[in-house]
Amino acid sequence: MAGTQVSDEVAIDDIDQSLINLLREDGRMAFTDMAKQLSIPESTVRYRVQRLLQADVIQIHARLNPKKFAMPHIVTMRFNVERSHIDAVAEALAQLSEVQFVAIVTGHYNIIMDACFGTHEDLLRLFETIHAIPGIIHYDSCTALKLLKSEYQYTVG
Amino acid sequence: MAGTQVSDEVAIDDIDQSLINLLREDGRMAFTDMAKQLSIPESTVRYRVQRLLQADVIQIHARLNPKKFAMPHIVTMRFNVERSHIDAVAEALAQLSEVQFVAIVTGHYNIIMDACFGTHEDLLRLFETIHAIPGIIHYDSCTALKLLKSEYQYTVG
DNA sequence: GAATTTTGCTGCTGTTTTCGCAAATAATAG
DNA sequence: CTATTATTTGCGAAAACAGCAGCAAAATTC
Repeated sequence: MAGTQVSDEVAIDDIDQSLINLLREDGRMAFTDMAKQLSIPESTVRYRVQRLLQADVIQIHARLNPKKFAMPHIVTMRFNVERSHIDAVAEALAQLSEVQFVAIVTGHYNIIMDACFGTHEDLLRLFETIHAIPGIIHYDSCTALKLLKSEYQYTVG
Repeated sequence: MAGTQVSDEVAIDDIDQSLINLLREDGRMAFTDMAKQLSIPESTVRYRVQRLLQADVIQIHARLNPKKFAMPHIVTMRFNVERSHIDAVAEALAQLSEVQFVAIVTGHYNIIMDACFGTHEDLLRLFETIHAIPGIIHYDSCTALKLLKSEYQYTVG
């Protein structure tokens, strides 16, 4: 799992970009709609979109609006890790299912992580799991009290 | 815009939950498919999904896989803000289009924020915008060197 | 540089899906 | 209990889709 960074990059041309932008607004837009808007045949749209999906350049799925729920608990943690363990720790964290975001970063802390879960028991379990990962020198965590925005929609172009 | 937290919550029953879970795996799944899987009529599925979308409980859209690109620059910032300005600053940050995530949190810092952009000029502009927001006492930022995971898929149930 | 394979694009056709409507049913309020 | 509103459901017309096949361009092989 996880690992190789900006490895398998893909060439995205203007058409792909337009398709992506349309699908970013409405993931269920009909192929024929997109075709009309871009003045290209529907079969081409279908071919391109399928290719983008297959190559895992995009995924199309429903996202829950966390504001419409008893908000799940969201926690951010920052880790200071022994240099030689950075990758291993980051990968270990990334494999935990409650973990939503992991990155290796500049600065005093080496790794940042966001996680979200339903109950405090889950959080406790998360801490226990983290304590079992070797190489972590120090970490701190803080809990979200109010979520203002949570999009995580990377743009292209 | 923004603001009222866990305000307008919505009641989600088992059917909604099943539909959401199906759409989380494949946002383009046909209504008839879901109907078959749940053994309910297609028109009901359609009614429910439309309602979920309209009530903004879910959104369906394409997400770019950042690993397949020249990764956009990702920056995390933490802000220490005058108590009376916390909400205002958070809302101001949330309105910036490059900003992906904003939350008010426990701990020494009051607000955390993630943003992502294509070029360093964009980052510079972001900093200028931030400097113009009143109430910020102190902040620090760090840049992602390697992105391990970025899901932000909140689960239900 | 010719032949062959791969890759990408497009039109076509039968099949499936969606859509729009309206009746039936259930839930809620007065 | 009745009026009102919300939800479910079936049905037929219209639209969208899947799959294939044909073609052209690009890449690869010989």
